[in-house]
Amino acid sequence: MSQLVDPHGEAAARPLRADARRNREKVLDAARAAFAEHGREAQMDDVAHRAEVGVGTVYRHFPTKEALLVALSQDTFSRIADRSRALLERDDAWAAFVEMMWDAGESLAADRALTEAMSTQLSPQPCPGQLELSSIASELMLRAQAEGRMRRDVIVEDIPMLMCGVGSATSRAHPCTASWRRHLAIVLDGLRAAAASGELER
Amino acid sequence: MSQLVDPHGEAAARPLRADARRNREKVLDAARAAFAEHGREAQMDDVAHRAEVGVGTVYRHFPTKEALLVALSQDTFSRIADRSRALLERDDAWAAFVEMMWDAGESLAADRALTEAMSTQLSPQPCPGQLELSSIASELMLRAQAEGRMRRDVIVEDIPMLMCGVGSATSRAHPCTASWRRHLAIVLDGLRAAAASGELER
Amino acid sequence: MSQLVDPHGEAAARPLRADARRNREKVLDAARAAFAEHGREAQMDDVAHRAEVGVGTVYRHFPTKEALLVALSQDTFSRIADRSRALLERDDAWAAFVEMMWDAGESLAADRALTEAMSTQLSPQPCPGQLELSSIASELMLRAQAEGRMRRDVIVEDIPMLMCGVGSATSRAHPCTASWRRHLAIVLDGLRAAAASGELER
Amino acid sequence: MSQLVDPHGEAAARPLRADARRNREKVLDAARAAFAEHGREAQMDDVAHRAEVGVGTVYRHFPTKEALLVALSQDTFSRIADRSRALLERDDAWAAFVEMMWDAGESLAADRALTEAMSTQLSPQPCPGQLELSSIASELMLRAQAEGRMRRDVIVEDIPMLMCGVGSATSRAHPCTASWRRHLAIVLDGLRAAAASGELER
DNA sequence: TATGAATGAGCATTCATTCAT
DNA sequence: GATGAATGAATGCTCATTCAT
Repeated sequence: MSQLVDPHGEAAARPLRADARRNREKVLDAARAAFAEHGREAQMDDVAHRAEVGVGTVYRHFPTKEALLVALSQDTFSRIADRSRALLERDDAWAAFVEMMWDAGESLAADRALTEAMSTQLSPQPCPGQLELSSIASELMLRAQAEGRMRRDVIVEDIPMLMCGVGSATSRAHPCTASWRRHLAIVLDGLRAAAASGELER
Repeated sequence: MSQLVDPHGEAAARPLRADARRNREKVLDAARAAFAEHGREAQMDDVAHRAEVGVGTVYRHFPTKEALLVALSQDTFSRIADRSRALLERDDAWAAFVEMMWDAGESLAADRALTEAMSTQLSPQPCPGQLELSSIASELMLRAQAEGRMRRDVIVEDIPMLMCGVGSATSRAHPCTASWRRHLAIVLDGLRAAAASGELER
Repeated sequence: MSQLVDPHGEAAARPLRADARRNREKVLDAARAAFAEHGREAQMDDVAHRAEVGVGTVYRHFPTKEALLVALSQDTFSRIADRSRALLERDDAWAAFVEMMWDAGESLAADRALTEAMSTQLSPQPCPGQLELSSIASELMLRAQAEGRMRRDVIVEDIPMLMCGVGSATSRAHPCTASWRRHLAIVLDGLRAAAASGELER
Repeated sequence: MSQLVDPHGEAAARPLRADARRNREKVLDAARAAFAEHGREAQMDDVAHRAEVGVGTVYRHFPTKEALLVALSQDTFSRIADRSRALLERDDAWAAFVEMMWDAGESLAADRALTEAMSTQLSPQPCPGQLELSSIASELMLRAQAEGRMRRDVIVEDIPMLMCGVGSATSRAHPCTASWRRHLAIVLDGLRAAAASGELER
């Protein structure tokens, strides 16, 4: 579930008043739309406008544009993590891993800013959602490698990097917005056990 | 060959005075450094400063920041194309293709702005360098596919997309700047004939 | 009546907050002073400074220097029109017309930018104030001509042209700033019925 | 005859080399065209370009844009004075005066910059051409007043002011560029002896 | 607490003038 | 002398952030 991080970083902030939470949600949605459309260039005024809220309100919830961007990506990671957790139950780890990648790709493709955020390494340290995502990916990868389906020379750290690349393919090629799917398909094929060519060892 | 475009777009302008050409080169180098470091955000004043030149000089050679960015990426594409031409002589097409990819990766990794340019499709229509690069890649791919080394379901258009992804992996991961090499290695393995899983057909 | 145009051109915008309106007025006054003194060359920073306001505030109210200039002249025309309306009640149309001209001259003399605006035909189409001014002048002229006091070969369109000339006499002659009065006096004498020499018919 | 003022203000400069004089003339012509079209806003580079000369050459002849503007208006005044001298021979002083005014109007109408120059009182002290023009006007006026054709309350100083007004009417009214003729006609009628209404005495 | 007006550092670009070739 | 490349101060405008209402 999308976690509610309070603006000042105190753990377990008092739960915002109902209307305040509603506003926070409106801002987050507006921000997602604005940043998805224009990337980091999107303007705070635009976010406020889309949220039908004054700029001041945006700043009440997020002290900085940067902070808003971070909150946004954290929120997205959390959502992906939420959906991915269930995949751990699957028997076929490789299939589960693949599904997780496609799901993440979908999110990335929908949100230009997220990719930018990932490639700029926005947050100094990974947020909870990212951490959970990592641990899920890690387990699935271990099992898929044990299954003999995934090559043994890839590591968890490779995954965000690869996804970041997939995401950046989105903005390109206006006509064929689905091009990221081709990208991911190729990457996944490159991750199969059969694909290992020793190149990675170099 | 790194092309000399005159500021007004006339083909084959009179060859700039020696010092002017030197300055143009200094500006281009400075711009490459500045944009590589800060991406499109880099400031014209910074470019001028690094080139040890007044802003006016930058503008004399490139009428617009945008134009400078375009010239820069065109120049880079031309350089890559220049180096790649020789690869057409090779017997082993797949090996030649792989080498071309590593070479391009190197350039991309060194220039953050180039990746941004590629993913934003800066120039409306591809520049000469891009076109030549495409045709070289196209021929190598055809031959590699005939050799049975490259999967048959990839097309030339996939290449810039994939490279763009590789490039975007560069900015990430401060400690391990070489991470793009892992990325490319995996992608290349995904492009082998053996890797084709039918996924791409979807 | 000095009209309140909202920054985005929507008719009848919500009435600005009290302080905002005060600021808008301060900006307008400052702009009038700055442009009166330096003409169109006056700088936005100077306007802001005189208004004791940040540049941003100036731009909040007027999206463009051009827009500010337009607003300014519209405002002035409105003021003149406001004062002139009453003249329609007068019995002596020629006297009323003359008074209107002196009043307009006074405004023109005080505002170098207004004259420049008139002679460059700043706004593509005349603003409401100009239109009303025209209709007032038109009626007074018709009646004055019927009275046999004004020559019959002048038309309304001549008036702004003549006033523009009078205005341009202002900047000249530092010592004798009142020289525009001599100019207008002569022009008015030239407009009398007695003055008609047939020259205009040429 | 258009007088040749040397760039550094020394009286009786050594007569420029033939090609230098030719260049000076080319620059002056180019400047007249450029300033006539764009007013003072015209750019030095444009002047140089029109003259088919480097900017450096422009600056060799005129140390400053301002100086070029001054030289230009001086040249124009000289030309008008040259043509007006002959009018002193006429018997009908009023007619001669009128003709002089129409001639000056023609020059003013053709040169937007000249009017601007006059209304900004460019040169601190009047140039030779202006002085001669003044003395010619002065004599014609005296005689016309003696003839009983011109009102007695106008003075020479009124003339440039009035002409400046006429000139400023030029830029206005795109369709009817000839509007300045109506302006001048009215002014001239206002200058007739019959027109004097005592208004000027105020 | 929400609002949106105010702020002003920051940035791209222009253009008169200088100076190396 | 002529050329035109170089210079850099100046200027219009933007936008993240603050603060009075």
